[in-house]
Amino acid sequence: MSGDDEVRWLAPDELAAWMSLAALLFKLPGALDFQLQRDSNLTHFEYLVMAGLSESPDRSRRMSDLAGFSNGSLSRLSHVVKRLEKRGFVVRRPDAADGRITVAALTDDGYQQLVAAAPGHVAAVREFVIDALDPEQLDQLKAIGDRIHQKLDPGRSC
Amino acid sequence: MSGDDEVRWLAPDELAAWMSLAALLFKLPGALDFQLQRDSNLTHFEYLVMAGLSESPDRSRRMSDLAGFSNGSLSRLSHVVKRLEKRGFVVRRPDAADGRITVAALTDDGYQQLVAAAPGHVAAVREFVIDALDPEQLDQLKAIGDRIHQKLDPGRSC
DNA sequence: GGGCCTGACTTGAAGCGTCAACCAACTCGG
DNA sequence: CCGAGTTGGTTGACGCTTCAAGTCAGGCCC
Repeated sequence: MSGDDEVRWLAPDELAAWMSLAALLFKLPGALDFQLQRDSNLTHFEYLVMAGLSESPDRSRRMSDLAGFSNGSLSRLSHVVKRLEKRGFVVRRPDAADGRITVAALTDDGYQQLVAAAPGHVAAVREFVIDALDPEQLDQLKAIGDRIHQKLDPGRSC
Repeated sequence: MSGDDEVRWLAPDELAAWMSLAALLFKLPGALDFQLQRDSNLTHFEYLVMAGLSESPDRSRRMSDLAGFSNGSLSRLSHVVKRLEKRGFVVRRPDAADGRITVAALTDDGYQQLVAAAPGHVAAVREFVIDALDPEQLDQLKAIGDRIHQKLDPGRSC
């Protein structure tokens, strides 16, 4: 990994692009979290988890599946689901067929919460991202994101 | 804020672009942090702080200035600088002219640490972002980032 | 069909970030 | 000058994430 001491530093335009992305990485999550927290008392991650449940058959899904969907570790998910369960938004039960598996399910309360939170969240995404860009840039953004993903996660290229 | 109940949901291509960006927001910081932590035992934020100091005259800078540069709250910076000070990488002292101001300065040890960490970090940024994109996309990325910033932070539009 | 390994979570402790309160140093009107 | 208000920074408590260890159910091999 450290064979030669020749470092390819960033050229000015490379640096500018990187700084722009880096600042995004810092600020966007905060802005999105802030809106959800203020209006619906939910974390972005909690929202994602509940959204993941809501769009699954029976509004339920096994933990590791959900962890993959929400881009989080299983441990993190376990803590979060425990908190959501305490608030009455989800329930957990072992799978009938395989006792190792836990499936989490959205309660009616949780579904209500999600339905109430969704419009505000979508509006925030629109305001900060979608409506800030023209359609051409939207395409470019998707292409750029996909490229970076391939580098980050060469495993599941599909 | 909730005048009409008509929500403009995301169209499929909008959703795709957003999901692509969202996944980036989750994974890129982790990947970058992981590399720095593993190879240099530094957080991305700590790295940014030290980099900010290193490129300032006298390798020193006042706290609030540094906080702005590193996209973090003053409180966060205060905690981080205290930890860095405990490790011997920076020192703090009150400003001679205005006693309210604290200036942080990089020590020689801190500078060594930064110099040792920089190549690996730059290599990671290159691998995951810069080299994943072609020059055209790099320009597009900068333009997209700038647009979103304007929405996030309409205040300092220059 | 008992021991052993693997897989799917869960838990507890430790570290980091945020928020709200706090303190100290300047400024400025009177 | 002197006291109110402002600015710059620090601190402590609390919540969330991570990491390492633990639990418990299935599969497998003899």
